[in-house]
Amino acid sequence: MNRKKTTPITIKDLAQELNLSASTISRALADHPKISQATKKLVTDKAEQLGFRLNAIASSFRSKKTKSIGIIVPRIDIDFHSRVISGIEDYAYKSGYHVIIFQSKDSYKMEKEIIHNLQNMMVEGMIICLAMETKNFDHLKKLIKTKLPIVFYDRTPETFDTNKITINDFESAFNATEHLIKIGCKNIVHVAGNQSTGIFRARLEGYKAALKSHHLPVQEDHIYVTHNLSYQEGMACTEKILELDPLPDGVFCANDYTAASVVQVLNKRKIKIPEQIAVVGFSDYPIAQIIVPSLTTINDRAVQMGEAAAKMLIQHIQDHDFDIIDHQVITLKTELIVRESSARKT
Amino acid sequence: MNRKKTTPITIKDLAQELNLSASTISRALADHPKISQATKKLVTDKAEQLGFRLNAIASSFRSKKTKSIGIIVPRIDIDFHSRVISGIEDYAYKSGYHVIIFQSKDSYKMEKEIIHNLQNMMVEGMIICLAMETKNFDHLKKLIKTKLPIVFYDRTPETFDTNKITINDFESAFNATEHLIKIGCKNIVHVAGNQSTGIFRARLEGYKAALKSHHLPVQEDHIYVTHNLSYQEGMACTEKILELDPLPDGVFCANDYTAASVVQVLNKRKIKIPEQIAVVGFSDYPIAQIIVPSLTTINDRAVQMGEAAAKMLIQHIQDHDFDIIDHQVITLKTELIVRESSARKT
DNA sequence: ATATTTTGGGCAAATGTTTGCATTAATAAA
DNA sequence: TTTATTAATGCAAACATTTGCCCAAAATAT
Repeated sequence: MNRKKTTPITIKDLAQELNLSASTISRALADHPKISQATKKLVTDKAEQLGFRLNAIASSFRSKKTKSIGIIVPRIDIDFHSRVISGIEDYAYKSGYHVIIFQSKDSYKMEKEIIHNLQNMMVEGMIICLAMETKNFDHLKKLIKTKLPIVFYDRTPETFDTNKITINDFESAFNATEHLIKIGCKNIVHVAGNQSTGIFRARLEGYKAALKSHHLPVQEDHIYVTHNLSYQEGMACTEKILELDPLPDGVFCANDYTAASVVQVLNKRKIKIPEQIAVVGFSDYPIAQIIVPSLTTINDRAVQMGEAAAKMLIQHIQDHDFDIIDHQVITLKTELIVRESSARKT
Repeated sequence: MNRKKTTPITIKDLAQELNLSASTISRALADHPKISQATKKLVTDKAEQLGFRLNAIASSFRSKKTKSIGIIVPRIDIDFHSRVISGIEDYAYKSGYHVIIFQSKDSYKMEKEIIHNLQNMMVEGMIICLAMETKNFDHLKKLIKTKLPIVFYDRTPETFDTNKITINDFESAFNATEHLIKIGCKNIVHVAGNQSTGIFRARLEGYKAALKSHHLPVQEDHIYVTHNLSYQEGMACTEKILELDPLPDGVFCANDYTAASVVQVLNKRKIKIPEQIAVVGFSDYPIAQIIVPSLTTINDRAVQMGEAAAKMLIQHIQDHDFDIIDHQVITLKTELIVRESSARKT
């Protein structure tokens, strides 16, 4: 009949019960080598029996280790980011870390605020995908100066070098475009993303480079720059594309939403894909497999990117061999997935 | 030239600098009414100047408030869940809480383990969507007995009452089916989800009830139960459906992936949608708008569900008027979104 | 038998903040 | 002027755990 209120039991209670010191309990629980197996068992059994829970806050407070990492993404409910987060959480969990997630909503102000809060929370590191609005990187530089391990992915700071995981957007776009050329396209247009973002600039450059390397002309009126690569924007673009004379014979889109919209509009106009116009997207979203014809696209390795980011971060947190590393860049291989929308013509 | 190492400055440092006591600093920072505006400004300015950060861990340790809530979802990279999480994070952030997210991967073992960890972490509440594997609810009952506020969503415990946010799956399915009936379908099949999960049973029941209420026969061979409502399973189902004689004139699917697969297979077979067979899905995934014909479906209010869950949870955490509430159930209105796949026949 | 090492634990400090209560200063009432 | 009141701040304890250092006993070596 424990009548002594319902206050949670602490390490001291255990100590008292077992006639041991608090330090021994602490060490036993932490599987410290200096504690005998016998006492360890005694302790864990008693802990179990009494329903003891180690107060993680007190523990963090004393040890200065929170075992938590902060994640900042523009939004969680975007396929790409939710997959990256999934990869991060997976790896982090296996390594004994948990993730605290925030959405910047692409707002610079939010981003700064969140970073500030995360520092107060004493996360041991952060994984960040920059807000679209972020053009000034001072807050990030300051953050990095604090020596807190940070890893960026996808949208990364452009004015200085830092830890990051990206895919080779240039090369991926190059490959995608070259693929179109190899199946016989000679007049390829590109639906591009917001040019204030590095990765979309890189994709555009990759497109151009592929054309040049195959001695095809780069025509400015074949480049359609969108604001956010939405499905709706893609539709509008396609309408404009269809006014071209002659019609292009290939379209490379900077993401799968716009590519899907191109496919749909062409279908509606009874333009044969890929015979008349071949289409290639980017990111391998679920729709890519579902639309008809299915979409050739680039596997952007979202989950792996998350895992790689978590791995890099946790290495920097734990392994002091990494202390002398100024910054580390990992570029993931992408993969061209050829589907019906660019199945070899003829 | 601060040479005294790089140890973070504390409230005491501030106190010393300003010739005040630590308690005053603490109160000033917390905007306590008993502190004069003048000193508050003094303190915040100095804090700013010195780059002071309030140690949130120490604060939590002392105050017993972590301002954190735990979220357990089967997986983050599923449209529905990522949208729910987005809604939760949004509301939580506005209320001064942050979210710690875990994926159970639909594993019962993981779910238990995560709950255990979250309790140690002293989150102030949890929002949970049960793992598919979870059939035994003892760990949840025990959890709830601790008085920690918990809110479930989507997949919720079935053997006892508790706080939860759901949509009315039965009614939604009823409406979807009735919609098909109203546009003239008389021979409707249902692609159902895993019947070990309550929401999918409810959708099946809603389907049946709609048929009955319109004096249409409920035929067991018109019900196709899948394991996880994947796109692939949907394809297989559709093949079987097409062996029916006579062909059905309507299909109601328990999610949009299977509905999309139905649409695609029918397209391939040159079966006109909706003229020959009308199709209705569930959840309003992005594909629903993109496939051709676009998909009639049910808006499942994922984001709102997240917001509602967060709101309910935070109320239970903060407002002691809620202490006398044994449990609270909120059922969200859904919405039938009529698109081309069930545009009135004829 | 003594000296030395190993093994298993205990002591007590330290961590940064919050908070109930006490105290002082300032103002108002008598 | 004295007293009561209010406003603003200080004191010190408490929070649960970890960890460097110390110590006793047991085991091993000499």
